[in-house]
Formats: sequence, structure tokens, C-alpha cells
Amino acid sequence: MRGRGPWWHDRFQEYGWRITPSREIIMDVLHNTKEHINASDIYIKAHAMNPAIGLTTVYRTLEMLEKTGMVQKFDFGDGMARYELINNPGAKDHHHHLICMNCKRIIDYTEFIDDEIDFIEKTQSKLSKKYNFKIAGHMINFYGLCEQCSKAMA
Amino acid sequence: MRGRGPWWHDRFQEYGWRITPSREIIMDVLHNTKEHINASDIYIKAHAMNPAIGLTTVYRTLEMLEKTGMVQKFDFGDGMARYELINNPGAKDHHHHLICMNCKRIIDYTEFIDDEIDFIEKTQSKLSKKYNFKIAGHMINFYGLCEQCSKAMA
DNA sequence: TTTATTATTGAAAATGGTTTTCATTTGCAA
DNA sequence: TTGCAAATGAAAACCATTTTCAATAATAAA
Ligand SMILES: [Mn+2]
Ligand SMILES: [Mn+2]
Ligand SMILES: [Zn+2]
Ligand SMILES: [Zn+2]
Repeated sequence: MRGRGPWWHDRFQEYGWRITPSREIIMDVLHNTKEHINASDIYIKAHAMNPAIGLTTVYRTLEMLEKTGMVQKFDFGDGMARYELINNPGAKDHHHHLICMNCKRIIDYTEFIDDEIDFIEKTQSKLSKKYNFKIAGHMINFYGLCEQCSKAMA
Repeated sequence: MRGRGPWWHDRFQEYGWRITPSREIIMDVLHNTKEHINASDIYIKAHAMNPAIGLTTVYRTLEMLEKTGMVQKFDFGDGMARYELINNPGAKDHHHHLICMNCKRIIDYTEFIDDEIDFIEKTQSKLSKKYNFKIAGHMINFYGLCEQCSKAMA
């Protein structure tokens, strides 16, 4: 019988990964986190649920999730990587980012995403042909000043 | 009389920066580098021209150039930042990137950039309004497998 | 030109996110 | 139940980048 346990158990089994308490909790944290969270914050939340968990395991689990495309890793340039579940039930829809160069705030936006995806797909197929490059995903970031910061500077 | 010395002397003076041998060489390296180069490689090239230069100064100069928008800093997620001169005579035109997830190769492309910029500008003005966000620039990356890597995997 | 001010410098040490090592534990197939 | 490779956490190592600090040098002022 299928469907027992969280949705990701099947995925783990597909990949031959063991289902361990640490991994259960890390998945739980990722699943219940709205924003792009960093390893240290995942560790803090996970550790609160079970102090036996180590930061090392957080990193190891994230790496494994990233390599199979269950998680997307972001490098916004503020010194630490951030992670988001993708292509999974319960994951945020695909979105792009506005990044404040002053306070480092990151805004997710999905407003015009359909138009963007449309456009991206066209570009993508042109690029694939021209460079024989197999495109699996993309990342679009806008950099600038958020409302608060531009007010503060006025 | 204007126009003496390299183009960036004026810019430095505008900002009140002193023109030093180290900075001359670092600008020279940036100017003569086609790809997105990292700090360490800049240091190696600069050091070859003048062994008195220190890596610290490379970092400091890059930070200063980045903050005034003469250089764009990229974080492609491979553990070190990369830099490119922008908005300057002799700088590469604005372009976007294809990043191989396997070998980390980075391909600059400018082919369809005009259409992209067009599109980006529209999105940008919509986003600015919606989020009161002052957009200064953007970054578009496609992730996937380069020709060599996808052949190697076949 | 000389001088005074202060930005800039490089070496060395510190920082901090991430990875590696390694001895121990544990999931799970048989 | 057992056997064993996979997984674990603590501690150490790694390594790109930043900070510290005393010495030096670019430039404005005299
Ligand atoms: Mn996001
Ligand atoms: Mn480039
Ligand atoms: Zn801000
Ligand atoms: Zn490749």
C-alpha cells in the first residue's frame, strides 16, 4: 500500500537513502519554512526538535537533496548559501528574487512569473541549440534598493 | 587638459581615491581579462607584474570597485566570487550566463540579449511599482549540462 | 619644493561558513 | 536476529575573505 508516511519517503527509497530521525527532522524544517533558509538556521530549528542532530548532518543532507534536484541552493552573495525545496508537493512555486543591495533583504515574487517563464522557455530553446547546452533550470535576480532602504536614504 | 592616462583615472579622482601602483595593476588585469576572474587569479597575475602587491589589496580594491558599480561581483556557487568590469570603456557588454552543473564551466552569451533586455525592462518597471523596489541591475543564469559533459554522460 | 595629513599598503592573524576525518551507531536487507 | 554498509556527530581541517596594525606613500597645503 502506497501513501504511508510523508511524501518524500518514496523519493528517499527511490534513491536508496535510509530514512533516519535526523533526515526526518531536516525535511520537516525545510517543508515548514517559507523563505530560503540557511544551513545554520535549519540546524537551530532541527536541534530544537532533537538536540542529537549535528550541523554536519544538515550540510550532508542538503548536499544530497541538492544533487537530486529536491532542493535548490542559492548564493545571494552574503556569505552563506540558502536552500529551498523545489519540485515537491508543498514546495513554493517557482519564483524569482528581488535582492536589496543595502540590507540584503530578499523578496520572492511570482507576479509576472508566467510571462517570464514563457519568455525564458523561448530563450532556453534558442540557447540549447546554439551551445548544445542542456538547460535544467534558471535563476533570475534583480538587484536594487528595497522600499525601506530607499526611504532611509532620502 | 583631459584624457591623460587610462580612462579610469578620472573615475578614481571623482571618488577621491588615490592612484597607486597596486591599483593601476589591478585595473590593468581586470581590463585585460576576458572572463569573470576570481580574486586569487587577479592576485596571481598582478603579483607577476609586481611582487609587492598583496592579496589583501586585491580584495580591498575589488570591494571598492563593486560598491561604485565599476565591477560586478558574481557568486556562481563554486566557493569563490568572480568579478567583471562593467559600464566602462573596454568592458564586456552586458551578458548572461550558462553554468554547467557538472564541470562548473561558465559560458557567457549575448545572442538573444536584446530581446531579453527588452523583456527585463518591462518586468522591471512592473516590479518597481508593485514592490517600491528601485532596481539597479539583474542577473540571469541558466543551469544545466554543457556539451562536453552531456556527451561524457551518454 | 617641502611638509603634514591621512589614505593605502602588505603581512599576519582572525573569522566563519563549509567540508573532512574518524570512531561509533543504526537502518534495513537477508 | 544478524551483518554490514550507510549514516552519524564531534572535532579538526579547510579555505576564501576580512580584520588588525604598524609602516609607507599619495596628495593637498604651505
Ligand atoms: Mn526564494
Ligand atoms: Mn560573464
Ligand atoms: Zn533594503
Ligand atoms: Zn560541463
